[in-house]
Amino acid sequence: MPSDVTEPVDFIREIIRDDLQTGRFDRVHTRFPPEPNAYLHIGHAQAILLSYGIAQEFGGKFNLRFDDTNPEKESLEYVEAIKHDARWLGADWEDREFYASDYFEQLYRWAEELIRKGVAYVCDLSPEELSQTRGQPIRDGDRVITPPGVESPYRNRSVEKNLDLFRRMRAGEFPTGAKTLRAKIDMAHPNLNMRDPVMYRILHACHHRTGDAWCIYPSYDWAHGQSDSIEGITHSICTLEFENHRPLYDWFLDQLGVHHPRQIEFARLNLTYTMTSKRRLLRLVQEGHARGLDDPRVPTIAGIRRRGYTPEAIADFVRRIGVSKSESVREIELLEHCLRDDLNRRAPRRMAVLEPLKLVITNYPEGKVDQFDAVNNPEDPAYGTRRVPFSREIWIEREDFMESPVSGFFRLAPGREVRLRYAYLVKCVDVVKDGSGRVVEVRCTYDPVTRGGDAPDGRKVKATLHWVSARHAVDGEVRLYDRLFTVSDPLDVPEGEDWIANVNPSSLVVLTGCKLEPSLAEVEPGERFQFERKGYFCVDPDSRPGVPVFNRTTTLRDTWAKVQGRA
RNA sequence: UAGGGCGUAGCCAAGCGGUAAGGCAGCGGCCUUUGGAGCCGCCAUUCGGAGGUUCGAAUCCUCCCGCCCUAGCCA
Repeated sequence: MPSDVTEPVDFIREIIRDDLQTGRFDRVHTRFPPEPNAYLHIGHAQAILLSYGIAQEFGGKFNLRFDDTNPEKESLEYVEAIKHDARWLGADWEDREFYASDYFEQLYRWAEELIRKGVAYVCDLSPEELSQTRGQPIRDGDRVITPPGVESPYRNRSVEKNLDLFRRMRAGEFPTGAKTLRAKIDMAHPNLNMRDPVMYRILHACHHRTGDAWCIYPSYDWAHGQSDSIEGITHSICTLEFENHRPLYDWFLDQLGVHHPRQIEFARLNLTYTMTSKRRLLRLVQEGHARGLDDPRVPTIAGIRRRGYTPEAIADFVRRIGVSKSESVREIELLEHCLRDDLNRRAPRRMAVLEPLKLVITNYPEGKVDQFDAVNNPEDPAYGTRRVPFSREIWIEREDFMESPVSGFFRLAPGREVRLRYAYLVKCVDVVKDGSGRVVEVRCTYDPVTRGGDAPDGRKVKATLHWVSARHAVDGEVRLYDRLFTVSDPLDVPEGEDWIANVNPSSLVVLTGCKLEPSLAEVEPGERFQFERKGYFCVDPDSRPGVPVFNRTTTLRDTWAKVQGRA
């Protein structure tokens, strides 16, 4: 992380600093509370790193807590995946891995307490009835009116009756959905969340942690704030949509008279060319636009990791975007900038020819092999050098040769001299074509005195090409990824049309028979490299011995491509 | 409609009554054995709009406009 940038002081850190100063809290304890019902995505990364980072900065603690209050949607598989991803991102919750389900008994006792206080009651209304009596908006001509809610006929049952019914709910005497426990607050409250919200519902379902111990489950609203309280959380950082719920959480905590964390809401992360909705991601996979939820094009943490992104780049990105309450869409270019910034400093360089074209050096002795020292990372001498073999026949990138060069193209062309990186200056003297007129071989002469790449007479060339010796090359597969969508807002479609139309048909191009320098023969999944002049690449788990598979993480900034794009 | 929230450059974002930071993107140039990296320069007379207070307003007040959230026994 660049040390020349001072840490941003956002409104959240300001509030916390204030709380510490005024004595509202004398310590900082945050948490990340995912529901184990999906994989983490880039948006979660910000939430985790924000809460974890704040705990670190203030010398406090950070918890991981699974809000597992809905057994129908949650599973152990997601728990494990989330832990893995959160750890990969760099978060450390030490031994503080918690579950809302750990608190079911306590939550139950507190519910009875509220019943005894006369501020909670068992209600027999059906979901439809409940929704109608909560005060649904009514259209009145061209206006819409939100009427006050209607009190449930069961609202004034006695404490004894409520206690008895609630205990029988727990005992399993009633079918799923038959009754709820509701907080008795105010059916006319302008905040709909305060209109006697549901605290418990009956759900005869097996929970991934508590099994069949329960058939009533706390609602998120009832479980969440108390879970934070139990854990001694001081600052509950969450996204904007929970702002409306804060008064309810406050109400529960005050009724119970327990430790009262402060909730602070921020705007969730949105990224251009990206969507994170679980439902839509699943559809992309089901319809074959992505190969799985860990496809390198998908913005899940698993996908991003497989693509070759580094946790450091993500952390840098999160730090740079900061936090605010205004809903915004970040440009993916900033994330890519952070990625390149990190990879440029850390990725070892290699030469790889993705779309090979044979180049024969006619005056180079058959059978002779030169060895050149190549720099592993010009940004850091500590990476050292490696030997790269050179011989009479080499592969160069097909796009580095043009038989009739357009203006602005200064790579190889008939009669032109270019440098082969670390090797020699070569001049194109002939072109060999097949029957259809396609160039299949370029013939050059080399200048032996330019060994290493510099001409003693001081003459300059305008281009340096990467290359791989043909007889030493390793064959590999390279998967070229591009944005999954062709437009910055994937959901922006004409009225009545399907957003699937925005999927980029060429978001994946698979190249086989790529020619890699010999040092790339033995690589481990997850290893990252810069292929000089082509971009950053990461070894995919699909690699097999002798046949490495690389994912293109991102291209290098390419001014030539930009010039071409303008033409 | 009610309640809650948000409007500063193409995208973000600092700013907290004293005269618009910074990043990304873009555009020029330098340098270069990666058309990479790096370096230099340019990029808001104005802060959603209109009034008002003030010597002075993006900052304070009033009104207006726009966008988002909630109206699950999801989280």
